[in-house]
Amino acid sequence: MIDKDLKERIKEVAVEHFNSNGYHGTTIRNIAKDVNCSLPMIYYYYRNKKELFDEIIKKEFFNLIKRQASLLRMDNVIDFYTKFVYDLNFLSSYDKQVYRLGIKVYLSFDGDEELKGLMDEWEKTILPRHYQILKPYLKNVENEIAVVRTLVHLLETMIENIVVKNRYMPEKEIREELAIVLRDCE
Amino acid sequence: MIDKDLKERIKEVAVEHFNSNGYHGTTIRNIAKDVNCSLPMIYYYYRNKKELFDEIIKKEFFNLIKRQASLLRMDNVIDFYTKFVYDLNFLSSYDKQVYRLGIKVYLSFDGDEELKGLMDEWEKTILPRHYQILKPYLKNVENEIAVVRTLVHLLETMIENIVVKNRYMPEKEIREELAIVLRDCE
DNA sequence: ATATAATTCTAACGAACGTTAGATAAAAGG
DNA sequence: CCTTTTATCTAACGTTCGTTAGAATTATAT
Repeated sequence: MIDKDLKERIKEVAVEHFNSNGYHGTTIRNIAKDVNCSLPMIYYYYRNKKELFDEIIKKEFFNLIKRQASLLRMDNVIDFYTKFVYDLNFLSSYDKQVYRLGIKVYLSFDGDEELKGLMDEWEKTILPRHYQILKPYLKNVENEIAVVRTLVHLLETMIENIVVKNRYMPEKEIREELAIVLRDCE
Repeated sequence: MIDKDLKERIKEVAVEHFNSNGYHGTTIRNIAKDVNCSLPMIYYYYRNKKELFDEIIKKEFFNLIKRQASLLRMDNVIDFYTKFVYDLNFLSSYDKQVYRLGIKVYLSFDGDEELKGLMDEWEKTILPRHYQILKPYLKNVENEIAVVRTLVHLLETMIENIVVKNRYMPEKEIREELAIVLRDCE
């Protein structure tokens, strides 16, 4: 068999389907067809449809954003955030789709209450984390918290642009927008 | 009959269901149950499920955002945008859900290619419109276009916060964030 | 009052869904 | 080589879905 691990391939195809058609619009039969395996094979590796969806969010998505968050290093704070956003353009198609699916759940457009709860937990950590990052650079800034909040909001839209709408954002545009919000930093 | 127009009530319930469960997760039977009418009545007023969904986006959503866009008057540009966003907090539950559903389609999380096309058309008008609004106030601003783009991005996140995540945003927070982006205006 | 049109219903059709039973084939272990 | 485990399949079950046929009821108009 030249195939990658079948379980892995099922998950990859499932990501595509959940992304394009949502949880309810995705059928196990269609996944099986695209994976080129029989329908019960999916039940061989995953207890049911919900477990398949949950594994994508719980493992793949949260791994991805933790991986992304760990990339945060900096000297110049604008350089740093620019690179952070710009690099999203070059995520693998799989990672982008996992990210997109996660945002869909984050916005309560899919998934169940349990997954939404996990998202809310994660969300609570966002602002403090960026505040920690920015703190040393916010000396001559008036309303620190507002700047951090605005930055986070701006990041959210840019991430959505690249990952959800699947648009390429040039580095110049990213830098320009970040510079407007962070102009008094450092 | 004390009821509101049945056709209207069907649409209202449909908005709730499409919002909570997505297009594929919504069933005509459940809508009928909540409307308290028999299942074929829905087919009496709407050709099929898709036409019902389409009418919500094409009529309700686009009417709503045109109504919102027409509210744009101004003296102080920050006051003006602050009010624009802040008032979203007080949209009726129905309007909020229509708005939310529209954003879901806008992000390609639901709906078909045709509806997405309409969204893309609308999206193209957003930047020029705000540029027109801001132009008189952008005299002493360096990179005009970048400011307008950043503003539009920030508006997008705040709208999403209020309408999609259904969070209340206090006027103070809205004003603070807008002031950071628009601080050199006028 | 009666005929016509507008609403509403019960009942069902065929298709597609999630899921499982149970058989078969392939691989691994002794 | 035989046994046991792992991987895969065909076929089906019961449910629910979108949709429609066709009858019953109500309102409107003549």
